[in-house]
Amino acid sequence: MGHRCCSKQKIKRGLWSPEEDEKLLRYINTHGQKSWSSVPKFAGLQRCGKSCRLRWINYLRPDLKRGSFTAEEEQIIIDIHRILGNRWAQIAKHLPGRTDNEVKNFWNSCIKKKLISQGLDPQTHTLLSSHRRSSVCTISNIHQNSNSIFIMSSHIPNAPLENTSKTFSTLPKPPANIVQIPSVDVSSEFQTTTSNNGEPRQHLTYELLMENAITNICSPTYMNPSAVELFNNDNNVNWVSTVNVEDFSAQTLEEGTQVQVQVQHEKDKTCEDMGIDVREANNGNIETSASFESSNFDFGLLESVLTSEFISYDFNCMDELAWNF
DNA sequence: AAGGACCCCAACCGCGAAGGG
DNA sequence: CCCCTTCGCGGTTGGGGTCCT
Repeated sequence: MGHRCCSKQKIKRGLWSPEEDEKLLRYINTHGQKSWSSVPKFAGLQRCGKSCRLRWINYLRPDLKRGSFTAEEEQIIIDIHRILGNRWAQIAKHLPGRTDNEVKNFWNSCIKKKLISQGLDPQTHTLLSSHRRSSVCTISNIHQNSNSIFIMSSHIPNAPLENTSKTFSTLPKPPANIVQIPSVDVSSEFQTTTSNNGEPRQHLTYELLMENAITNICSPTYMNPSAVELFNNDNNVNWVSTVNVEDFSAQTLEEGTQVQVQVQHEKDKTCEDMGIDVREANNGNIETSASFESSNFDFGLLESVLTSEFISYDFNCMDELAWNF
C-alpha cells in the first residue's frame, strides 16, 4: 500500500539513486519548498511527495551537518531527553544541522545502550531496579546538605559588610551523563538601599558566571530553591545568572525567603529581560513563575521544563549514585 | 572463505494536527 | 461544522555493511 497522497501514481520505493537526488535537488533549488505532493510530478520523480520531503529533510538539505555526533551533542541529547522524552524533533532543534531522524537513530543505536550499561533507565534516566540499593538517601533541603554548591551565612542581619561572612564550597564533579554541574565563578557585592521607613537595607548580590552551554539552575540541594534547567542551543555562549537575595541573612533564607533568579544572555543581550521568579513558601513548597520578553528563546522548551516534574525534583537514587562514585 | 548474527541508519508507515474549501 | 488534503512527527522496518565463528 502506497501513501494516500499519491496512491494513483506509480511509486518507486527504497533507497534513492544519485539521479533521483539530482532531480529533487535541482527542482527544490529552482522552485523552493512548496507543495510536496506536487514535487514528484514537476521534478520528474516516481516517488510520492512524502518520500521527497523526507529525502530533502534528512539528506539533501544544504545545512545538514555530516559525520558522527560529538560528545557535546551527545550530552545535549541526554539532557534534553531527560526532560522532554522522545520528542526527537524538539531535541533536534537544539542541534544545528542534525535531523530528528538522525537524533532518534543515534539515541536508539548508541545512547540507549550506553545509559543501560551505566545502570540507567533510558526512558526515565533513573537507576534501573537491578542497580538500586536498599537504602535510598534523600536530601531535600539546602540546610541539610553540607555539600551545597554554596552555603551562605550571616552572623548578624543587616550587619556591616566586615561582620558578614559567606562561605562557598563546591561539589565534587559528578560522573558524566548523570548530573551536570556548571563551572561557576562567584562574585558577590553588597548594596545598601533605603527602605520605606528610612532604615538602610542591605542587599547581597551574587553573580554566577556559568561556563557550560547547558546551564543548570539547580535543585535546592545544589544552589537555590528551584529545580529548573535551561538549555541554550549555542554551544559557545556563557550564561550569567544573577541571584539577588533580598534582606539577606541566614535566617531569612530558611523561611519566607524570596529569591529572584534572572538569567542574562551575555552574547547579545536579547535575553536580558528573561527572568525566572522563584519563591519558596514557608511550608517548603516551591512556587515558580516566569516572564519573558525575548524572541530569542525556546518557549516550548521552557514550558516543558516548568511544567515537568523536574520542578520539584528531589534527590533520588540516581543522585545518590552521582555523589557516591 | 562462508554464512549467520548483529548493527546502523535511510526510508517507510500510520496517526494526529493544521489548514483550506 | 465537515470533509479532504497536506504536513510533521514518532515508531518501526528492512537492506546492506560489519563482525564473529
